[in-house]
Amino acid sequence: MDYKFREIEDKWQAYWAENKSFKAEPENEKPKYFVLDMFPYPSGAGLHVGHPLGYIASDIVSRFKRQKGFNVLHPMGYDSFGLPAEQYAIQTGQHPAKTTDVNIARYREQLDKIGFSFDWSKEIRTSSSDYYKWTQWIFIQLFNSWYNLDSDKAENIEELISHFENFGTEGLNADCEGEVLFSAEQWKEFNEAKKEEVLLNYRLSYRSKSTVNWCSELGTVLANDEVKDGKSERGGYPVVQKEMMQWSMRISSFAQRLLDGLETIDWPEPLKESQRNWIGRSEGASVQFKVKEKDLKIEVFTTRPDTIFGVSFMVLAPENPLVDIISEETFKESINQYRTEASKKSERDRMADVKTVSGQFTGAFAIHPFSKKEIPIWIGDYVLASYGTGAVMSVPAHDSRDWAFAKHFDIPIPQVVEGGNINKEAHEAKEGILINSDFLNGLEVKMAISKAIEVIEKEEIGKGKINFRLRDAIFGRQRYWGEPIPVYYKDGVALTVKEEHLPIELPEVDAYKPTQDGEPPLARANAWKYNPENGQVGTEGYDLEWTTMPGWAGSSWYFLRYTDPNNSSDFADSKNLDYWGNVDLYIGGSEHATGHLLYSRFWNKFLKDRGFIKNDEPFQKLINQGMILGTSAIVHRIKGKNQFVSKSHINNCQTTAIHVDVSLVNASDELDIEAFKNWRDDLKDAEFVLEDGKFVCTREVEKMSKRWYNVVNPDDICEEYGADSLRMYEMFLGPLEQSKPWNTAGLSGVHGFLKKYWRLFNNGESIDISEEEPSKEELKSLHTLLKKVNEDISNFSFNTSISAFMICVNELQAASCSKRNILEPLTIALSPFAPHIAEETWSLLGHKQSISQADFPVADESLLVESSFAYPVAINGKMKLKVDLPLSLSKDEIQKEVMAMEKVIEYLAGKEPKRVIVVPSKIVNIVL
RNA sequence: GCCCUGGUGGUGGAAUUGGUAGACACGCAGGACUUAAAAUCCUGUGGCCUGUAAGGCCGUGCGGGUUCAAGUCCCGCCCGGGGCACCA
Repeated sequence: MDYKFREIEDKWQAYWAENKSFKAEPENEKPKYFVLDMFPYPSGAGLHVGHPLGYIASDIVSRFKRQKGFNVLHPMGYDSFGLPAEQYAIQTGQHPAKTTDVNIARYREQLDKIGFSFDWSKEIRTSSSDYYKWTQWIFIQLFNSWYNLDSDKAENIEELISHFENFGTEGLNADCEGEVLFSAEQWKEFNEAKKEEVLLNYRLSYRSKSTVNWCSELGTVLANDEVKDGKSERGGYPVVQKEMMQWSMRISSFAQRLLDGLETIDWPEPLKESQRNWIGRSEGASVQFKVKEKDLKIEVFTTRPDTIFGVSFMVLAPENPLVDIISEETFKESINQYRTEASKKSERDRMADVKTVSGQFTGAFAIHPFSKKEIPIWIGDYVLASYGTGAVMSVPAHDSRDWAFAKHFDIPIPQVVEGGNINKEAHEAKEGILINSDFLNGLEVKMAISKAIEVIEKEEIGKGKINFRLRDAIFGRQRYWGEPIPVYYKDGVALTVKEEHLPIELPEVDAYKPTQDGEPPLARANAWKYNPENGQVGTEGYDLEWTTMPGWAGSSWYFLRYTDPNNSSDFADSKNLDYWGNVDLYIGGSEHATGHLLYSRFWNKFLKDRGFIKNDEPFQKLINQGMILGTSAIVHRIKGKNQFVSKSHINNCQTTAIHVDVSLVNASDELDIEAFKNWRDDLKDAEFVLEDGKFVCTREVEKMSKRWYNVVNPDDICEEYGADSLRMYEMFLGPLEQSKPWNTAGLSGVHGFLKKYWRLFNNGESIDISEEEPSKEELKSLHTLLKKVNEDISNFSFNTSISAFMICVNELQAASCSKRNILEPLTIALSPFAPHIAEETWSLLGHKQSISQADFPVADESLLVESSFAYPVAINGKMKLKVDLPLSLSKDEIQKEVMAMEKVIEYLAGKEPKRVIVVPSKIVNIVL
C-alpha cells in the first residue's frame, strides 16, 4: 500500500469541512485558548510558500492545544482594504471590490489545500460593510471621547462638556492641543461652531494640520516608501513636504500606558524595544527663551537642562511657523530659499544625512534666560518640526549635531562639563563636573540636571517635563479603497454620522484616482451627501468627508470581531468578548512592530477605558515568524550580445545579470536551455557558452517576489509532495523566528520521512498492526520523542521536534515495530504537524472519531532514566576519549576511575595533573 | 544616520544556555536489490597531515580578552537582513 497523499488529503479536508471539526463556541467545561494569525492582505499574486509559515506554526499549536483539552479559537480573515487593489483599479478601471473578491477566493483555495484547522465560520473581511460599520463606530467613539489626565483614562466627551458648563476650564486636567482658558459663562456664550472648535482640541479623533509628502503631478499624498530622493517612485515627479488639514488620532495620550503595558506581555524583547524607542520617552525640561525686541518666546525641550550655560545658538526647524515672525527682512530671501530646499527632503533623508551640515541665520536673537546674553537664532534641517517643539537650544560642546553645526558656521563652543576634547568632538557623556555654569558649577551632571530644573521652575522660565517621541497618528488618507470616515460638515463644523445610520458605504465613483484639483477620489462621487434626519446618503444633505481611513484602522480591532463576527447590533457580544478575552498567542511578522501592533494596543486600551472590553492588552504572547527567502536563479549575458555564459566563464567577460524563472533551473543550478528559449520572445535566438556540456546559473538568496521570478507556489508543492510534506518541511527548515532560504530539493527529506512512517503501518501489501506489548527500547524511543515534542511545541521549536520524529521513526523502522501501543501515541503526537496522514493512520488503527479529539500523550519520564553516562574525558579542555560510568558515582569516585584508565595514564606520560575537574553527568577535564 | 537582528561543513540547520561542535536532513560518493530505471535499504561524508590504520593539528565572520573549559561571556571591528510614522 503506497502513501497516496492526494487521496488522503482530499478525504480529510472534506471531512473536517463537513463535520465543522474546528468550530469553536464559548463553553464552560474547557479552558479557552485564542490563537491568532496576522490576517493577510489578499494580493493578486496569491500565496507563496513564505505566507503559510506562521499559519502552519499557529495551526500546530491550535491542534496541540485542542488535544491538551483546550477550547481553541483559531480564526482567519482578510485585511482587504489597501493600496495595491486601488492601484490596480486606477490602471484598469476595475472596481477594487471585484479584484479583492477574486483574490480572496484564490487565497481561500490555497489555504484550504494546506489543511489548516481554521474555524471558517468566523471569517471576516475588513472591506465588507458589515465589518467596517463597526470600524466606523469605533471612530465615532474616539471622536466622542477625551483624555482625562486625573483618572488617566479616556472618557465620554459628555463629561467634558458638563465640566465646561459647570466650571469652564477651571480644575480641568485634560490632554489637549493648544489649550484655551475660559469660564463656564464664556462656554455658554460660545456658538455651536466655537464649541466644536474647542472640543476638537480634546477629542481623541480630531482634525489638525500635519505634514505629508505631496506630489502635485500625481495629485496625491505618498508614503515615505513611495518617495526616492525627493521624487515619486512612480513617474519620478517631484515630491514636497506640505501641510494639510488631516484627521488624526490622539495616541500620544496613551504613550505612558503603552510603555508600561509592555512589562505585562510576553513578546520578543527586540519587538518591545522597538516599541519603546518608537514611544521614545525622555525626561528633561522645557525652557522658554525670549526673542530679543519681540514679545515672543521660543519653547524648547531638552534632556540636558544642566548644559543650559553652554547654549551658544538656537536652531528652529525650517517649517517652524515662528520663522516667519522672527526673521529679519534682509535674511528673508535666503531663508525662503533654504526652506524650499528643505521641503524637498524627506524626514528620513534629513535624519540619515549627518555629514552635510546646512542652515541659515534668521537675523534674530534670543536672550539667554540666565546669562541674558544674546544668542543667534538659526534654522537648520537637522531639527525636525515633528519632534518636541521644533526648536532646540544648541549646546555645541555637548551635542554632536550642534557641534558639527557650530564648527561649520564658526559659532563659539563654550564647554560647561569637564572632560573630552571639544576641539575634536562634542563631549556627550552624561557624566563629569559642571564648569562655567554659575549656580551649577561643581555639580555632577546628574545633580546638575535636577538643580537646573529646580531653578528653571523657580524662575518660571520653564519646567521639568517628560517628552515622548510618539506623535499622534494621522488617520486620513487621500484614497478610495478604505473605510469612509463617518463625518459630515455642517456649516464647516465636523460632525459624526449618527450611529444608527452606519455603515456609511463607499460611494460609486467614475475613477479611483484623485480629481483634477488634487482632491481625494471620494470627491468624484455624485451622491456623497448625508441627511442626518433619515440617514440617507445621496445628493441631498451635508457634505460627507472625502478622505478614508488608513490600512491600520480595520486591523486594529479585528481580533475582537472574531469572537462574534456576524453580530449586527454590536461590534461583538460582551459574553463572547469576555469568554475569549485577549489573544493567547499571536503569530506574525516583525515588520508590524511599530505600526499595527502599537495601534491595536492603543484601540484596545481605549475600548477598555470606555468599558467595551475587559483586557488592557490585546495580545498576551506574540511570536514573530521569519521570512522565507527565495533562491533566485541568475544567468549572465555578455554585454551587447544575445549570448549567455555559464557560471565558470563569468569572470572572463563583461556580463549583465538577468533573473530567470526558478522553475527553469534544476537543483544542481543547471538551466533547461530549451525552456529558457521559449520563456521570452527575445531569447529565441540566444546563444550559450557551456561548461562540461551544461549551462550553470548562479544563485542569489533574496526576498521572494514576482519581480525576481523566485516565487514558489504552495499549490505546486501540495500537488507534488502533499500538504503534510509542505507543513513538515516549512517547520523543518529552521527556527520559526529566523529568516531562511527556501529550497524545494530539501523537501524529499520530510516526504521520505512520511513514507517511512506510513510503512510502519503496513507490510508492503496490507495493513498490519501488531497487538504485542512493546519492548523497553521501543518504549524508550517513543517516550523520548513525546518528551521532546511536548517541550518543543511549548517553546515553538518545531524544527527540532521534527528531527525527533525522524529519529524515532528511524529507530522503530530498524526494529520493524508495528505495535499498536507505540503507533497510536506516535500518531497523535504527529497529528498537529501532519494532520492528514495522521487522521488516515488513526482510522486504520480502527478509530471512528477524528484524531483532533484524541488526548495528547504525555511522556513517562521513568522510562527514560539512564543508569550510566558516557563521560567525555578532556585533557586541557580537548576531548580525548569517552568512558562509560554509572551515574551513581560521586565526584571523587569518577576521578579515581578516570585517573586509573590505561589511556589516561598514557596521556599523562608520568606528569602530575595540575587540576582535575569533574562535573557529574557532564564532563571530566584534566589540566596538565 | 539611528534602532533591532543574524553570521557554525558544499547546503538548511543542531548544540540541555559556559561542559563531547556539526544532531536531523539535503547534496555528494560508494554499495545492495533490478535486464534497466524508479522506489527502498546499507556504508561513508568539516578541513588538513601521515601510503592505510592508529594518531595528530586546525576549525563556529575577523582581532583581542576572561575561564580548567567559549559557537555560547566581555571589548573592538567586518559583512548580511529587517524597521524608521501614508506598503501591508
